[in-house]
Amino acid sequence: MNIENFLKEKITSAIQVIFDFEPENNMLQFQQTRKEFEGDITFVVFPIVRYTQKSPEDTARMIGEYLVTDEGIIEKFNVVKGFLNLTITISWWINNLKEAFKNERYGLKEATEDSELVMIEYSSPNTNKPLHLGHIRNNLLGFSLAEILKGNGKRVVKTNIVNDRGIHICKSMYAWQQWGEGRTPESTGIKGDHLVGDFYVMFDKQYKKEIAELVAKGFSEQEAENCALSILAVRELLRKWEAGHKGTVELWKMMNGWVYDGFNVTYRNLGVDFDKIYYESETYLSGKEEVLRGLKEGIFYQKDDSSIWADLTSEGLDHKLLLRSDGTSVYMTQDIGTAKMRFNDYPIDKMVYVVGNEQNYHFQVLAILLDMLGYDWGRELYHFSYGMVELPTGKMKSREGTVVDADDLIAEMIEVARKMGEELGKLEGLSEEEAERTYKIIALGALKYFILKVDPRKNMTFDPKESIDFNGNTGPFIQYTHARIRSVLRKAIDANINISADFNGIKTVEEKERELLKTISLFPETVEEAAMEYSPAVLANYCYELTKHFNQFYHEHSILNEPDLDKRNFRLVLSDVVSEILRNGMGMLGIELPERM
RNA sequence: GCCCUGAUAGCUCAAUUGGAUAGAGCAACGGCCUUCUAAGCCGUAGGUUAUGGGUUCGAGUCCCGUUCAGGGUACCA
Repeated sequence: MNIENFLKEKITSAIQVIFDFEPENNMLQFQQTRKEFEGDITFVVFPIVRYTQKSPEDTARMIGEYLVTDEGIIEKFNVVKGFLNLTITISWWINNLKEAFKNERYGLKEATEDSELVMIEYSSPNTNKPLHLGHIRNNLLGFSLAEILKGNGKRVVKTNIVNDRGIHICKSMYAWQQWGEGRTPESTGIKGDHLVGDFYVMFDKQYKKEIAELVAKGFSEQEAENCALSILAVRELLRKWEAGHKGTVELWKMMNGWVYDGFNVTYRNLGVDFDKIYYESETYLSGKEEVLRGLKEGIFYQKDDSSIWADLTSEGLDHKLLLRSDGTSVYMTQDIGTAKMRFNDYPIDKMVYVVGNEQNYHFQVLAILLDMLGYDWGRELYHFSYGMVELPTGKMKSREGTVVDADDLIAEMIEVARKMGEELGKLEGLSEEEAERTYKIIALGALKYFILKVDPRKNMTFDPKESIDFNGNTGPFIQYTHARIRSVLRKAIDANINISADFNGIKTVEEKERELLKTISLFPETVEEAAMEYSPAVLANYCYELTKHFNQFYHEHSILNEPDLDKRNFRLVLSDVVSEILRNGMGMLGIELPERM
């Protein structure tokens, strides 16, 4: 039960009886009562005063008096200016706690066969270099979003579109042919994606060198970029690939295979996965077909150089290239093809693209183009646009070697977690294997929480040295609190204490307990809000609030040593519900909670 | 040039979408381990919400101007 909705009904009828008019839903505004005032929830009367013909104070007081006499929900009230502070009866809070206790999936909704089907595309890597910090944000957001939507009763298909073809992978292939000497991940012990990335860097160096030489000989920069020997060789490779040349295709397959093996390790470490993977090498032709169909039907037009374009001026945008003059496809072409294939493969109700905000324009155009091509779902595409991850020194630039590699970062985090854990002397009773597993959970918890707690739409700063902390508003803080709760519950079971929701004698609770009861009651709407806003951050910040409140409660009140059995039971149930919510909430963020730490 | 974002404590982030005296953590300083886990708790200090105007009972939030930063802008993805 949601207290807000419940009160909305009550207040609507109160207003009808007292002031003889029916308020619209958006006039009924609630907020948490601020700490300095007495009460649990506050009704803001300003929006309705113009209809009540009374002062804000009188309006609030009259509604308050009505609510108190009505039923046993509101215990008392007070009025400050236009704010009606309501104190909910303790029995309502206790009932809510009992409901949460008996329902393991409190606050979550179950999907049924006819629930909305949402496809979420995320990750979407290129196969020429390893994943970096920017990809980590993408992967964590995409995965978490999928889990949040599941928690809201949607059916979800997680998908990944791998950009496995094009000029970028040919650069690595060329470098490998030139200087690879047959090296493989096995022969070198280097993770496949990193090995291929190394060749990409090698190419780039060579290319730059050639350009510099040409410029020194008097060529313009642009000319140099286009006629350097290495780039010509790479273009030749791409042509051979598109023509299906056997050796080229085999090399391409082999090197991409290395990359996928590497990516899979990173994905596994991050704890993300996919239900369906698409490859651009398999979708780009379908995109070409669509563009050609559009041309035939007069939706698009062709220039003299035979390139194909869409005229978007009626939408207030420019003209958009869809096929190059040499007939090869561009990014947009591929996305059209991929979208079409997906809607053929699944009965998708909603398509979500988790892609950085630098591509806002791209997705605006994609939606319009699909609409022009006659797909009624085109306009419904949702671009979940997130901000970039910046370093204290500025943007990550691969050319300047300032990219933070995903694998390195994860390894480093685990190292720090282990060092800290050993210093604190935790986990001493555990086997080495278990301890190692726990350190990994903590390290990833820190990383994931750090990234997910910030508003996805905003750019964020990541300081690899200082930003990742294990104290304060962090993943480990929440994990730690959970571990403590579990420890108490274990001890209760060891002492043969049966945890049951049978504590009817409780008439009053301490302030911190009341605080916790309130926060617990907010979980269902937080889950809903996180899904509506597409924001894991909402959930993360809630988990922190709850954890903080629990710690304060835990510090002031003993649980197992409480002599009053009714009270002890109540506190055990309270603790159990908090740990359950944390597990469900953090679970939707992809963050594991260890039993001990 | 044009278009889109953003700017909140020294740093990293919040602020229930227009509500009460703008909140947390980090860093700094001062307390609390003989008591269910101190990765914790309590306290002190830190703010003209970039800036100037406007809208109204009420603005960090909405509108206009300015400054700064980031992104996009037709054959990169």
